Amino acid sequence: MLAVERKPTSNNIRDLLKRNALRSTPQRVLLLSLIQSSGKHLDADQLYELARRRDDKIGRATVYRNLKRLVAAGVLRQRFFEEPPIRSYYEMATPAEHYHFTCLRCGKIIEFACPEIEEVGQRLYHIHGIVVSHSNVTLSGYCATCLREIEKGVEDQVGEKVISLAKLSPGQSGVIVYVGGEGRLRRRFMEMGLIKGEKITVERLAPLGDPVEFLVKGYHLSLRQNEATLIQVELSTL
Amino acid sequence: MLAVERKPTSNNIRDLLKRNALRSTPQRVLLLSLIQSSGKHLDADQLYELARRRDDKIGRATVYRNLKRLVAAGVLRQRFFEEPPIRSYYEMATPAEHYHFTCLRCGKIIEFACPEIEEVGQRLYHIHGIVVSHSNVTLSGYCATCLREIEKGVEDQVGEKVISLAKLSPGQSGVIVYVGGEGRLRRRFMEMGLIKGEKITVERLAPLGDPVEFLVKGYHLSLRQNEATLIQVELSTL
DNA sequence: TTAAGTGCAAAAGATTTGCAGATCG
DNA sequence: CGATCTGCAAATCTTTTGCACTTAA
Repeated sequence: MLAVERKPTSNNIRDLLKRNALRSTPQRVLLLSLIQSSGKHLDADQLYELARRRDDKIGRATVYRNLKRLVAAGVLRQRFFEEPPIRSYYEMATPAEHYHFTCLRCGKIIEFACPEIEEVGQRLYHIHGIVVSHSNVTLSGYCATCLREIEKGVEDQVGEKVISLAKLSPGQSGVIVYVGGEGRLRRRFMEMGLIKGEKITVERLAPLGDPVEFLVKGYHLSLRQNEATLIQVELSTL
Repeated sequence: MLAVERKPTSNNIRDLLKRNALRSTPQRVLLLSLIQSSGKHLDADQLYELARRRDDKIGRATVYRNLKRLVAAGVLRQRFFEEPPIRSYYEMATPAEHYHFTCLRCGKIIEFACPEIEEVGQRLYHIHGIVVSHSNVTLSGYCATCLREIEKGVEDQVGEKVISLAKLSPGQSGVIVYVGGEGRLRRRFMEMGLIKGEKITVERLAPLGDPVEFLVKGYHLSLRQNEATLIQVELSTL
């Protein structure tokens, strides 16, 4: 039988600290193990509370100081999500750069890669002589689950069959019963005349269902499928 | 002679408020005119201080409350830059989406468009069923001016002719005297062996000077030109 | 042994809230 | 006039700092 590593995580963390020329104290090991094992994005206060359960002597200042130092050393990464409460959250610094989507309704966080951002850096360099060394991309909107629930919720309120504009087939008509989205996107919907009570007819879908072309108030308009998902329509039966 | 508008800005702002179903109070008009005319990104406290110069009775709470309400109404946009001090800054909500680059050295902010982000939204929709309604892209690094000054600064310290790796010609060699960049990028430089004192030879440049291919410790490596800008080299005279 | 890290308490910031009085529409 | 907004002060909440004590290397 092979030697079993008793505290693999703890040892790995001690190594990680040493590699980064940081003293390995029980408090640091504890913090890192909490972050590493949680898999979630935790803020300083949540980490303090979690840490206290394992070490009731640990001080807030220690948590804050260490988070700061670990970020400075590149062991941790500090992230900012703009949805209230606006705080910073911490995650292990992984070699592969990734960014975050947060659901405005349930708060779920989904990580994704965004290689396109490299091109933006290149463009900025060529245009402005700027060198980009840090990038942050944070998107927000609605996750698939919440979209379904929004649809359901609108349906319950209206008392009729409600479906998202993205799911209508060409030729189908309906009345807009709910316009989702936030800020800019919502404004754009308004400017396009996508307002509650308006009649809407889908004209055609591009190959992948993207974009969706439709008719509102006599205007031929089109939306990307993901945008169309935010418009809830009550189907008209001919 | 045409009637001269005496307070065009003020009237426009009152209109803007009315259009958004917000009462137009002197405090709101003042805040918006400060933001509109400054052209900079100001945080709540800076706005409070500026506002006090024109209305010494205005209260902090009024500033905070109004910023919040104006953001909620879509009149203002709240931005977050991750370089300390970490605060939120306010700007007028413009119809065209744009993002920000901040210089880590001088704090300058450069705005840019990033149409690529639309594609990311599409991808997330197709992969995860997510609908993106807000996006935030914040980049940071060094502006052209600061890059020149860094180069100059290193030169003064080293006392020799210093040039950025991006500016070397094929065949030229030198010794690395300074490695810039932050966090991830800096680590990547280290992993590549781009360390102070190391000898480096440029092998060739791609058509646009991008990427730069070079030789360090016998390894053939390449960097994008913007990345290469962060490495300062002291030229070896043959 | 000693530089660095820790806990505690106090300080410093940033933002919010309760409330009486003022103001917009 | 009534709902909304304002100014003020106090309250909250997050983060930092000073200092005496402890600990990792």
